[in-house]
Amino acid sequence: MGRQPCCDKVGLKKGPWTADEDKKLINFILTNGQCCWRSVPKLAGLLRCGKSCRLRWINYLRPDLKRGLLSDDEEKLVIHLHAQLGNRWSKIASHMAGRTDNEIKNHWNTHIKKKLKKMGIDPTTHQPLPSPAVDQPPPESERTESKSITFEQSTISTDDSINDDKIIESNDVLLVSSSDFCIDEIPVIGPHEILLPPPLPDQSSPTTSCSSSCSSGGASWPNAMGVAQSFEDYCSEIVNIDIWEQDFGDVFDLLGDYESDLKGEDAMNLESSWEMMIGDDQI
DNA sequence: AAGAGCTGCAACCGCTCATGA
DNA sequence: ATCATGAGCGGTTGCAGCTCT
Repeated sequence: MGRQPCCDKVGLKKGPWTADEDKKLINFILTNGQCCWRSVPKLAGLLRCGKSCRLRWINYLRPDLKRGLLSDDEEKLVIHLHAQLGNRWSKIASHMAGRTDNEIKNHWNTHIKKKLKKMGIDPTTHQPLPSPAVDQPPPESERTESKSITFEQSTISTDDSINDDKIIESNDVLLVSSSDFCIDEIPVIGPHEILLPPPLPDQSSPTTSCSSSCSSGGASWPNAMGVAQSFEDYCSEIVNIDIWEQDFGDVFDLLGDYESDLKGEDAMNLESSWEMMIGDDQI
């Protein structure tokens, strides 16, 4: 006997959810909690399959969801996590409170992929794309051996012998480079220098808030040395991450702190989210 | 102004995997 | 061992809104 389909498709509604359907689902889950999705549509009075209800709840109706585009900080975090986890969107989403795997996947496919490709970075491997993908390589006369830092060359030891002067040199290269990102100019960084998301919005650091960075237009992110850098520069550093996989325990510990902060922030917004969604009288 | 083409996002589909009865 | 179920995933579709010509 084969597996029973998740729902009887005859007579079930498909396509966009209406406000009335949303309200029914919200009210049901508020009253009963999340349980046995298969029975949810029947009990909630919805002509939807359980899977559709679950997706609608997880991807859209959950009160702890953030709305709107991913902030620059979140985008950075997605790239960080994708470099380590690959296309495991749910794992990535689990590190980003208020965001869903579907949302992150969509954002990755529509925004981040393009950005990385434009910068000559393979979004799948986070490695430089083969040279033909890089637009208009500079003339031979303009290339210098010393400037080129390949990934093979970047495979350096992870001890503390990384010379700060060298990093400054690399940063200098970046500073003098044009706005067109060149993978040959990636600075070498150590695991202790891997960038973490800037502090979340809080009372003590208002300038790092999402809204401020988003509204400012050209957001800049501090590198390991606290120097403001562009998105391109930032990405040029993170593509080196997998070189030091063994050192990522500390990084993920810190990412965990980041997640905790997000949760705290979201908790504050929880009630207002519900109010907006279903009205004060139903809370 | 209008139609075509493009873009981004919500939603769906079909599949695998994990888990518990 | 088998089956039902939910979770998760990659791929895809449909549509509204935007941009281009």
